[in-house]
Amino acid sequence: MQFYRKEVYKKGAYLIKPEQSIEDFYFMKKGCVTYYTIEDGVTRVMEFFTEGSFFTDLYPYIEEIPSESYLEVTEDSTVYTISKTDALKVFDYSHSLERFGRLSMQKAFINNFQRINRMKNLSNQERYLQLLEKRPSLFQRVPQYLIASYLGLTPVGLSKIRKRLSQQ
Amino acid sequence: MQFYRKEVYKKGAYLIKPEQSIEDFYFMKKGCVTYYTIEDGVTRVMEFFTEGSFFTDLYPYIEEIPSESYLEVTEDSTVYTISKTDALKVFDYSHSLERFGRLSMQKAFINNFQRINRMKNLSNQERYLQLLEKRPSLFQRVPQYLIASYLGLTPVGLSKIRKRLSQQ
DNA sequence: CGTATTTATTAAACCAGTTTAATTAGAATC
DNA sequence: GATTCTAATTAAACTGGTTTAATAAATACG
Repeated sequence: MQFYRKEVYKKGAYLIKPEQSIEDFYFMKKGCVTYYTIEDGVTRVMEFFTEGSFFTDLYPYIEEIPSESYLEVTEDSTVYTISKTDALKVFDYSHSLERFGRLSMQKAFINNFQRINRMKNLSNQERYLQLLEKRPSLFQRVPQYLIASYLGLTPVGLSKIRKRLSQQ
Repeated sequence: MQFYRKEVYKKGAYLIKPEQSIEDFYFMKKGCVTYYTIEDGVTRVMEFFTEGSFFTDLYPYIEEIPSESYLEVTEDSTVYTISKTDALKVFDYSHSLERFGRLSMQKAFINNFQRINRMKNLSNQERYLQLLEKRPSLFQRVPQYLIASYLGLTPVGLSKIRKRLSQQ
């Protein structure tokens, strides 16, 4: 029983756009997807999903309401996709996969929680350095202004931080 | 089979302190527990757990490493406690409770995720107002400097925001 | 009670970001 | 290779916070 499907996307494609309902859960095999919203013309990057990430636009997925976000392929990508109905079937069928689901969710929760604390406790400069250390490849994969947004900065602000660092 | 126990704590007690290993998961029936760390003498509030919260110091709980945080009872509280071994037994025994566990984790994840975005997209003033609206009772229950810390501000900063608002 | 202690506010100097706008650098396209 | 378009940097004025320190208000307690 093959309950997921393999899909290949070109850079520039969208897995999800605003107004859409969310039917699928994704696993990133290879590539990069940027998860963002646009409010009042301002792009706000929430996450970059790269190799090994499970993801979707979770809140609309669960609540069965339309998305307000984009999942844009920012680098040619291979993803494994499972529909919501198939995911539920799998969980009904298998206690151990339900457990896997629980543990995955737990892991995602912890990641997020630690990220909150990182954000709260570190300066912007420190958070930039930490990102540079933990996910250096991002800086080759996505433009700097998206990284600035992800860090909660303006492009100008990030540029200033980089300058300050290069002068030391 | 009663797998949880009811416990009553007085204000000032600790469920968890640094160095301890985390054996239990908690459900807050009534009261308030403040979850914080102290680094370099600086208290950083991560969360206030009030009625209806499931909580523990999750990362050390899962990784089985010592905690670095405090769970301090900031208001007389009644909690239901379940040990890690009992929780695992329950999940082994019951697929539907495992599902409940997964869904609870999912809910916690979404809450957190939305909080991240709130933090990123809103000004400090807006986040203060939002907290005031969503959890007004907190301001009666915990001192303002802890709320400042929770919002990522200094007590002075929060006081200025309050003044600014009162002058409009 | 009155005194001691903790919490909240205020003031002043400072700083790391913002906004706006101009400039430079880099990529894509003809 | 020149042109065009997008991304990144720089500059200048500004803003919302910080830090430190003093003061005022609230709370605890002998």
